[in-house]
Amino acid sequence: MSENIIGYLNNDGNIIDTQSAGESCGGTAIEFDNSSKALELIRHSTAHLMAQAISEIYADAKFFVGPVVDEGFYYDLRTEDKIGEEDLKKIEKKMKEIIKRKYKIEKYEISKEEALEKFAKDDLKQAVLSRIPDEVVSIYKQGEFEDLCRGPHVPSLRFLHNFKLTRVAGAYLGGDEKAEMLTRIYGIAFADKESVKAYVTMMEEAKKRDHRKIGTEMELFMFNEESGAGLPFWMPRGAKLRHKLEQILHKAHLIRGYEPVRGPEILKADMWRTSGHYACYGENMYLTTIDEQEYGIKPMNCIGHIQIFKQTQKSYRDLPLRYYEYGVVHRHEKSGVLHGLLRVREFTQDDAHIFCTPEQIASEVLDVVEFVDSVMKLFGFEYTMEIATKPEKAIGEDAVWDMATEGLKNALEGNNLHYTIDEGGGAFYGPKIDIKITDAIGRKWQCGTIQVDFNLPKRFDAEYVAEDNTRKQPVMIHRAILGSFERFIGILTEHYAGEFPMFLAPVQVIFVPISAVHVEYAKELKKQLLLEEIDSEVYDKNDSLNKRIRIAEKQRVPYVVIIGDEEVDKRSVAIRDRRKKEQYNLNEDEFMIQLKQQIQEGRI
RNA sequence: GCCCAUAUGGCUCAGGGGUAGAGCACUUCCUUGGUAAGGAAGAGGUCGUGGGUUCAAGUCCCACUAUGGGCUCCA
Repeated sequence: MSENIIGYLNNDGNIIDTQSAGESCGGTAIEFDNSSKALELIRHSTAHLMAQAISEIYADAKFFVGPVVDEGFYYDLRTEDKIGEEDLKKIEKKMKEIIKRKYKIEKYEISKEEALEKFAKDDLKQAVLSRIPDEVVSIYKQGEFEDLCRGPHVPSLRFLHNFKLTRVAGAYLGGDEKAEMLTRIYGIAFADKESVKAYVTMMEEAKKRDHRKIGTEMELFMFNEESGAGLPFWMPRGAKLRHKLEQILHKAHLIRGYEPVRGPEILKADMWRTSGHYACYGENMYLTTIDEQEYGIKPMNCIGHIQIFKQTQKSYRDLPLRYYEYGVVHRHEKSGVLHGLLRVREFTQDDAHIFCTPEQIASEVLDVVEFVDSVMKLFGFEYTMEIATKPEKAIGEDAVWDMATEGLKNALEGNNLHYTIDEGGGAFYGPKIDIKITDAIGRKWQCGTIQVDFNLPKRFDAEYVAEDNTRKQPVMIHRAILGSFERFIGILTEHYAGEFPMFLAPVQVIFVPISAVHVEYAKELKKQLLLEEIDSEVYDKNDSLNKRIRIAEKQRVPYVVIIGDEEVDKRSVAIRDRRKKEQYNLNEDEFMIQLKQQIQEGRI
């Protein structure tokens, strides 16, 4: 057996470790490197090593499960002592120490019965065993440390030198909110030291892009303890950025045949009872009383749009009818899940409801998918799609759900669009396609969503007059492209690291007059830009020229424009383009044309 | 909501039982400079809030609020 082989890959794509394979294994060898299969082995074994270290430090430690996940591994455990971030170093040190003992990792099998007896005093292992259907279970052993585990593992501890424990967190036993909270420790491991270093550097770089940090630095948005958690404030620069995004999208909607509408922020509670929100979504809603009547602050915009639909009589000729609104909604999110702009309690959705016939669903869904794609392309986002099916709390019959879910699948499959399934993740009134994009440190967030709904039109008796002069019920497609302005701008901020493209930048041009006599011309230019809806600032503070250029450059403004004698004389501008790292002069007209062109790039 | 951690001037952070410090930002003055920090002076904090321990609490303990990392849930 080669020194560098840590396992084998059989024909089914499963990893067989050297302990299980014996000497005569037909599979392909897995070498000790950073391939995904090798990492799976390394990380799984590192999780065990960590458990061994923890058990030596915390004698009472009991372990639940320790799997490999997308980014590294974790182990869930329980101790009397509290383990904090500080303790990770201590555990790492112990892990290094254990490696030096040069243990081999050995495997043996026992019956489930024997295992139940062996771990009789360990309730967490009992819990693990209760989830295993097999009659024979395997135990992995390194030195004194033994753990119930199906494997696979590397042959010995010497393959586990390069790791880092990354964080401590709480995790419910088995992911069940009602169950006990265990301590979870996350870590990462690679085949070589350089990769660990590269990983750490990457995480640090990603943290620099954190929208909360950049948002504070650039004065885009803020939160305020006295005002309440999860309630964002938009500062002038953030509001300018948001306004530009709103305008780009406004046009994009009109071009695609949407019509703007707007409903009230609060509606009588009975409305929410009719819709099913009160029963199915009530715990997320804020309620209030006005003149002894109960009202609900809207968590969604659909009810308002249905009322607008119903206000005038509709013909089949009116369909599909596409209403859109930048709808402000409030949802009670649990305090622990709030996260910068990415998870808040008040946010604005780019929401639309398409009223159509069942026959029109497929083409409408596709149009929306194309709309989503053009928005994501404009910003250069990679995204994934997920079809979410009927949740536990839901309204409507199964047959209707099946029909709607099939409709979504067909729309995507018919156009060769890849998707995954989120079982039970749908809205209470219908299945949906969720569009997910990834933040700076790899967390996935739901943004856009497309939901097919046969239920609400029925509950509210929405109808149209069909060709044969009968009354029929329209289907509703709920959809959002950005999802919410808050979340989308949060992700945009990380995506661009605050260096927004010209068509989005909160401040698009910053003028630096060389001395006081040049300020007037700069202000004149600023006014001209405003007429073209371009935001600029004149940086005329009493600082040295060098300092003002330095500060201006650090603002993440697309154009830094220097104005001196020469520029005033010739009515020109001296541009420092920080994207292209170039300096050049343009006359006033050329400058305006160039800026306008770049604004056009934001069209979709 | 649950587990763990954190909370010191506008921002970033140091200090660690004997009544507060730095850098940036801010104010005023000098400097009027052609491409990444010119100089000087000054103002600003009941150390998140409320209790407790102590002769004495930013510092130790408890609760609350907010924030961070996760779990669970969602745009």
